[in-house]
Amino acid sequence: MSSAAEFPGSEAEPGNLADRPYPGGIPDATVARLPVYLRALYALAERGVTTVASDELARSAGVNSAKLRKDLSHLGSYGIRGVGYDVEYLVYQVSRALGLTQRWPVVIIGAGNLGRALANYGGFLNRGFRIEAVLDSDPSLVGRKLGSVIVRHVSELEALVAEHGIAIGVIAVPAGAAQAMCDRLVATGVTSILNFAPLVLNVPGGVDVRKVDLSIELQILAFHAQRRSTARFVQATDRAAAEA
Amino acid sequence: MSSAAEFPGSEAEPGNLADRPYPGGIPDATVARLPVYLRALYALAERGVTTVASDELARSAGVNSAKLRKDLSHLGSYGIRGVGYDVEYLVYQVSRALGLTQRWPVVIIGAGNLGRALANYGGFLNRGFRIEAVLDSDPSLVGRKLGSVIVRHVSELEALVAEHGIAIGVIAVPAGAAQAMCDRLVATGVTSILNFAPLVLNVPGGVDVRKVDLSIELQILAFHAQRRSTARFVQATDRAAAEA
DNA sequence: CGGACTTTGTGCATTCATTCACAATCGACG
DNA sequence: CGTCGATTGTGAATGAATGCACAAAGTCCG
Repeated sequence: MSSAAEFPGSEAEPGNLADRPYPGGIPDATVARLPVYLRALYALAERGVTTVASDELARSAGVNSAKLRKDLSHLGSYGIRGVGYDVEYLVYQVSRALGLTQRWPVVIIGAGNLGRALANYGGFLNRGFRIEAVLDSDPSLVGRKLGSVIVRHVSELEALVAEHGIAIGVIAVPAGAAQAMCDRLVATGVTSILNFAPLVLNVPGGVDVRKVDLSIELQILAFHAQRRSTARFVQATDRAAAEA
Repeated sequence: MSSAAEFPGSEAEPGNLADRPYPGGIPDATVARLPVYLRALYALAERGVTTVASDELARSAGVNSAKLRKDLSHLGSYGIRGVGYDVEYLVYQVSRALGLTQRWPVVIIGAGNLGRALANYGGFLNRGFRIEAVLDSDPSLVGRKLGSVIVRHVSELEALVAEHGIAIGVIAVPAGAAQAMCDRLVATGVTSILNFAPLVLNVPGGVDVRKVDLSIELQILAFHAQRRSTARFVQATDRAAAEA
């Protein structure tokens, strides 16, 4: 383990990430899994584990171990053959790859149930993110305390973005208000947006929008559930047909 | 997702499941996009649009039109050349493919902010799903009304699953309680689980678990945001180096 | 009825992702 | 110091997904 000897002076200042960290870039599929690995690593660290083999880490992340190793190999060569990976060091390296060695200032728009759930999400948001403000258009919510911040009125959006140098906006408002909020975020210069509203946002090029949809996964579950019961049915009829 | 190997004979031979309903099955990537199309179609229908071309539908779903057409072609041939797709009919066909022509009985475990957000999600959950119960372990929440159901104590889980024939369980409890709730769901025979807790659930084969993670997408955003700023920096240093 | 125009559905080439399988490399131990 | 068992990192094989480009198939209009 023992510190980042191979990347001297790269962590302190954000601007100092000069040495192109990841030569050919990291595949999207890998990036999408890194947070899962990171979480599994934190869990291991909390259990006092200091070293882990790809096999075990893969199991706790729910992936195949070859995939895990290939994913990690895109970040560099941080394992020790015959031993495994140093948990603490790997936490650092994965965090660095994801850009979580700095804390990104975030604004959450919408203090409904979802906004509140996020503001209280604690654990993971606190590593790598700082919720600078939670906004809502409902005056009766303004002034209420959520997590560690106080709900402000949505009219303050532009001022707060400028004041805190907000880099990431989270949209947790009803679908009807989402596009307008998105437009305002973009107009103020925010280029990373996380959308919880159930619609596709329209943004100019250069803006990165990702979405989290509470119902899509449920619908995918329904698909598989249906497939299973259909399979049972087909199997039964086939058996019946075979007996006839 | 872990749903292979459970119904031997149906998956093994292509000829078995093969014909009805969807020859050769629908690719996972397509299934994941169907809910997005469905939503776009509902939005069009509400605006009074009766017919839509792949180009326009693709735009409102945020995908490439060739991909949209190929996706839809897996469900059947429901378009009219020279015209487009009938919105209402396509809504039906996509719903059918996803298994949303029936309403799946769902139980939500956890009546915190997230559970509440789900119970009030209304719109989409009402098409294809029926929330039969919301459970919590906190006695002070029991009896409260959420959406259209009353919060019950989590000790009633098994009885409610049996009574309502629950097919899908949603886990919206803190990470520490999630695995235990999952085990209880599985023990009662629930084979479709949607997990909002930030950990990887352990389930026996034949159980389909999907997860929605509020923080993973945020971490992916951070990655891209970092990449952008690093790119700017590298670009600047390269220019400076070229001048020297 | 025929030709111009529109849009679907899909074969094909290409890119991206997964998985296998094993040589290279490490720590441990006698 | 050499051998042994363990584990990584990665070439190569396979499989999945994407996007292009166009023939097939429809509408519409004169």
